[in-house]
Amino acid sequence: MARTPSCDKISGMRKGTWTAEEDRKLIAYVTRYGFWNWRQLPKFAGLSRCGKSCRLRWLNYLRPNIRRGNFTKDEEELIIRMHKKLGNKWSTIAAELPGRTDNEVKNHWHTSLKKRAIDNIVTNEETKSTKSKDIIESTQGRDISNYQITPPDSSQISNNNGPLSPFSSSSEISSTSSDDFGFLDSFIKDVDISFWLHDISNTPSGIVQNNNNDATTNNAFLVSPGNSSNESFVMDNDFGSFLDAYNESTVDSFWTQPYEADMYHVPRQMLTSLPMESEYFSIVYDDDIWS
DNA sequence: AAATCAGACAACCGCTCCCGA
DNA sequence: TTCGGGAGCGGTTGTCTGATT
Repeated sequence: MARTPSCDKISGMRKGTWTAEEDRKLIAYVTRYGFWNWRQLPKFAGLSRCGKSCRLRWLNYLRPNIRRGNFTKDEEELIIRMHKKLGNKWSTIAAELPGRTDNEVKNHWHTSLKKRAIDNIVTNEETKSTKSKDIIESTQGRDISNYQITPPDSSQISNNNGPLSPFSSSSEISSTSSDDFGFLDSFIKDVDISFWLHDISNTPSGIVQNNNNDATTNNAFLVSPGNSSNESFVMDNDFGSFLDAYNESTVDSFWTQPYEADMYHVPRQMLTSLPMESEYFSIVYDDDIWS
């Protein structure tokens, strides 16, 4: 089977550390359209990266709900226990640790947990050697197969994590065919760097009659207060807790988690439960920003 | 202060799996 | 049933940073 060319074989593809500008473009695109096709995404997002690189950057670093910082003792113990049972099934192990990525778990294992686990095994072996006779005697004639641990099934894993984006799958977008994204082609053609740094602080807010049922326009941006930056995406942790407190029952777990940007792209129907204007935020519909 | 080393983490690469035509 | 292509996974490498000499 012919292989698709890897990133380094595609001319003009950037490699290495992501810049803040690249991150901003990826966030802007995925937040707006979801990840309908990683391979096509870089072209439409204005990125000189291969799709795999974009996917990895989003899943491991940019997507909402990522937990950063040190692993807790409980997390480390869980990793060690699960690794003992499952081996190098990093994605399965990571699924049991909300907010942690497989890459992060894998790295943490190799840098610090592996040695500890080996040390534990050595310690246990020493302990076992003194008790081996008792253990052998106590398990003789018993069926110990029931002690096998069954890995969690995929439904359990997805329920724990919640959706990754406003579009939980490409099927939620009006079409999965790249041919139907002609409107994007024409948009991307005209876009320049100023778009990604567009100042939305003075964008008129309010309700624009939505006569278009196309999923790509049936959304709106929530803009939190205090947007002192000239950039569209700056850090602000307050939004998640605000939504959480405001109307938890109508907002799924994705939106109740702090998402580190102060401009949020949300399903339009979600706004029906929120005030259209308040001291807390303003609403800017796609029609305002993208017209 | 400079050089070296080690640990941590980000990113790449190649393979396999899975789905749709 | 076969084949092509995209997504996902795990191993590996590269890079950065702080500690040590």
